Amino acid sequence: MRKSRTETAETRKRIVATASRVFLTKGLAATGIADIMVAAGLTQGGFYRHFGSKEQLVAEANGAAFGQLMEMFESAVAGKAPREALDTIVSLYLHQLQGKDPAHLCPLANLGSELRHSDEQVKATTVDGYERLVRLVAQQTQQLGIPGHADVANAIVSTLVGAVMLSRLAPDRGAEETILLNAQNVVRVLLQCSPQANVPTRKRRSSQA
Amino acid sequence: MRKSRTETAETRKRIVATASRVFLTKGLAATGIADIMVAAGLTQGGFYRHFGSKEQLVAEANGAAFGQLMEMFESAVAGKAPREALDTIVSLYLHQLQGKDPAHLCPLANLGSELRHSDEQVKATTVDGYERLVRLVAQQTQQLGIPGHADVANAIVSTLVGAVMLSRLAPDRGAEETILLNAQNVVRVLLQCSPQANVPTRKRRSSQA
DNA sequence: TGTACATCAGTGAACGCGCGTTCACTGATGTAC
DNA sequence: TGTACATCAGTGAACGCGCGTTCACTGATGTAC
Repeated sequence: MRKSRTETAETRKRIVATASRVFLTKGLAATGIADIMVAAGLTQGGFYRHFGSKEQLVAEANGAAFGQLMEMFESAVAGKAPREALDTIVSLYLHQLQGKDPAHLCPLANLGSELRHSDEQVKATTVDGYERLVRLVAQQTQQLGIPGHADVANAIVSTLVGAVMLSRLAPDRGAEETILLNAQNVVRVLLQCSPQANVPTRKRRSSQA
Repeated sequence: MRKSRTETAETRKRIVATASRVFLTKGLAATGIADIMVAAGLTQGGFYRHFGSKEQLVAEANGAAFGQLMEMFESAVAGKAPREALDTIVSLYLHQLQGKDPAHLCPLANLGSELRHSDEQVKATTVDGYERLVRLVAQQTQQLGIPGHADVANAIVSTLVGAVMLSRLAPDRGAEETILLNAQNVVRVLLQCSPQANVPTRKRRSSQA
């Protein structure tokens, strides 16, 4: 039953992609190796031909999820003016659920607290994904000439992630929409009143590592 | 070895309080019944004299955590002018980690994605806690005469929760501080430029249930 | 108030299930000559 | 190019550990008379 090199590589990719979707919707702890392998059309035993452990798959799936998300953002934003680009990112991020495709769910908002208790490898991919997201937003705020653009981008991401996470906990569609709409307004206000006047309390730090 | 009624009640409270702390720091799935009972100075077997299941304890511990958090906020805010009260809430919420006491950690920011996959009972306490938090903030924004005060409060909470959750994932202290400081600035901007002018896209909804 | 009995909080051990991981096996692919 | 052998992706079953839950037991508390 040995498979060709290209088939093997495709199988591996399929497992990662499947895992990414299942993890994002069901959570890390609640998803077993068997769940993923069956969903990928394989049996449990084959797993360890491709990965050394569940944690390794979590790390790769997490990286893949961020990759897909960023790819979607970057292609949606391509060629747009910064203000329009920002609006697009915000809107796409906030409505990641509506488009029922789990491929566009953000690990930060959907797995945040679980990622915190994972191993170093997983945390590293999470930090990397987070920084990529902040950087993408910062590109737009910079082009808009917003003072302290990196900090504004950092703040926007916090608001987006928090809003999506909370909207997932909302008891009904109305509460969900309220949270998302209000987050959108926060970004709007943040861009209108650029925060040059609110640096008084302490020295600021750049959000770039 | 039977204990008196008052002792029994105290034991139960102690288990809930202990569970609340351990859950908030280690996460739900990673915390076993035995961990909690030992930390409370008891043995595993006694658990089911007090609770019907782990999920029931999670629900009660979650409710207790919100209770402690709100109590702290309310006593810290007592008698303060709304603006100062808001600053206090924001600052206390954002620095819940620094004061190393797990009693003041917010379940939303620390367990968000795990709570989502819990049973109805747990989700109910979560929604209740969330709404209490929004209401507390809304009391201040209302007294400040901010137009759309409920929506502003809703937005503030999203930002606070997102920032704390992300700061927990931050790779170093600098990144952590950046996230928290920027969130604080968001609130400042939100209050300065009250968002009366940004209702254009769609009809708004109240965040109150 | 005192006595006899029922109750039940807490103990320590065991049960049983799920899940990550391992393993012997199969047969198609890859490779050496 | 063809042949013989090694490799290894995938299977299906089993292992073993952890954890939620159950249970027999103990002895102090609560209660009935």
